[in-house]
Amino acid sequence: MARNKHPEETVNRILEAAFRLFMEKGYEHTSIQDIIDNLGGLSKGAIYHHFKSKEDILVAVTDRMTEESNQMLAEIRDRTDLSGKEKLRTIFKESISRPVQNDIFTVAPDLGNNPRLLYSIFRETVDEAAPHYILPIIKQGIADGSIQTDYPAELAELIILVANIWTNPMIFDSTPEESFRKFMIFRQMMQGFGLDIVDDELLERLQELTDIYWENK
Amino acid sequence: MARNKHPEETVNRILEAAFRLFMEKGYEHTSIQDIIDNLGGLSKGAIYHHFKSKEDILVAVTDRMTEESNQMLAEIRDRTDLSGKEKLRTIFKESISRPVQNDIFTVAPDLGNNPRLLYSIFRETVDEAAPHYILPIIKQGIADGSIQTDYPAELAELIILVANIWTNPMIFDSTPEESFRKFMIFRQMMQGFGLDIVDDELLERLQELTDIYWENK
DNA sequence: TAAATACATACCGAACGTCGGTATTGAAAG
DNA sequence: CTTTCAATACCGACGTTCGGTATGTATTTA
Repeated sequence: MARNKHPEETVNRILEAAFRLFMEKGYEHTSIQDIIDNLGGLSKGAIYHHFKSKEDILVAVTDRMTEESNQMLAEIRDRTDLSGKEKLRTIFKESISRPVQNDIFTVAPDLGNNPRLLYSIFRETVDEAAPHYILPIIKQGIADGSIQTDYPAELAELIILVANIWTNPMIFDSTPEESFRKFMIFRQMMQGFGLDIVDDELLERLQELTDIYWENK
Repeated sequence: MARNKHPEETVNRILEAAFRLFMEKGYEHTSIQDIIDNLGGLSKGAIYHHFKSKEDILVAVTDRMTEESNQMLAEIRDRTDLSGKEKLRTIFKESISRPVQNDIFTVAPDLGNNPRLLYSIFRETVDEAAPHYILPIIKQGIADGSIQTDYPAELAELIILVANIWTNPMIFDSTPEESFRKFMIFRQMMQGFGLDIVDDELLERLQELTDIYWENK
């Protein structure tokens, strides 16, 4: 394989192949050789030139996965026309209305049997999403009076974990019916925190996504 | 090593060594050879005589970890003198009042950096604890009127996940202060579901355990 | 005494990561 | 514009680790 003038293209090729394989076969059952075979023409040396370890590739893959999501979160977080509570509502709406979601859901990965990838998403959620995106919004909500809690950081973490992980059919392998019930419990939980932000429209879209996922399994 | 007349003792020795190493070094960074070296005198053949794979050892280790906990859950579940809600209250009280808890907490394992073990605990919680122990109690609570929900299975899963995993300082590596706030959020969540079962006494004991854990880190 | 069981040991193959080497690029120097 | 040279992209064989197996041996049990 000839040398590429734009190495980031090579990096992208590696990440795309790795992403697909990690999803299909799981991180632990994907070998470096598998990745090499699946991107046609590159060598092991090339991969280890761009990444220092297999684990490093996993981190990069999950970063890529959450990148656009985090972009959206940042935009909403930095808006000035919404209260904290409204921002939360907007986030849940936005996060499921993006067409990208359809793509990921049609890949239909079995994250429930993919411990390492799941763990990576989990860490990303706890270490990045919760403190950097949700927490500032909760704090704003406390300041503007739209959210009441004495423990903003912990509330932020719990909400995003339940929303992103627990209700995620790709992780828990829930049927559409089970997913629907989870959404209902999630809504009830949010209401318990005084956050009445899950409406029927949101529920419908959630069901759509779950159905898409289920059809592609 | 001479052959043991009571093979279950050998199995126990293997599991104890494996448990300790999995906790200290993590599952992935513990080799079979490490286990052999740490139980003095046994060979690889012995291990693979009693366990069919390394993964199999992990499963056995987590089973052992949750065994006595599940025993307690079963006893409370099968009592006839308590309402569903009272059973839940009793479970939370019992699960933290056992001296065994102190032991585990003094091991001070870093489960937050132990993807495979964490995943194994996670699966055990979702596949065993929630449906077989918590769910029947919730259902009883619905029948006797002490618990109200339309989605018992999902409520059971959420409660036990939040209680066992999220508030667990061994997993999330929370400081005593962070843990306290998590307990408060957990209490609030339970109240939101009409389950006012976390009282001050429980909170105090939880703090004790967290402090013990923190001192031994 | 024969079968089953508890262990030992030598060995296999897969997979991660390394390392010496090659080819290409871009930029500075002449 | 050409030459030089260092940085970079990439190659692929090899070392090592590690999970797992095959086979052998001693002991228990029926």
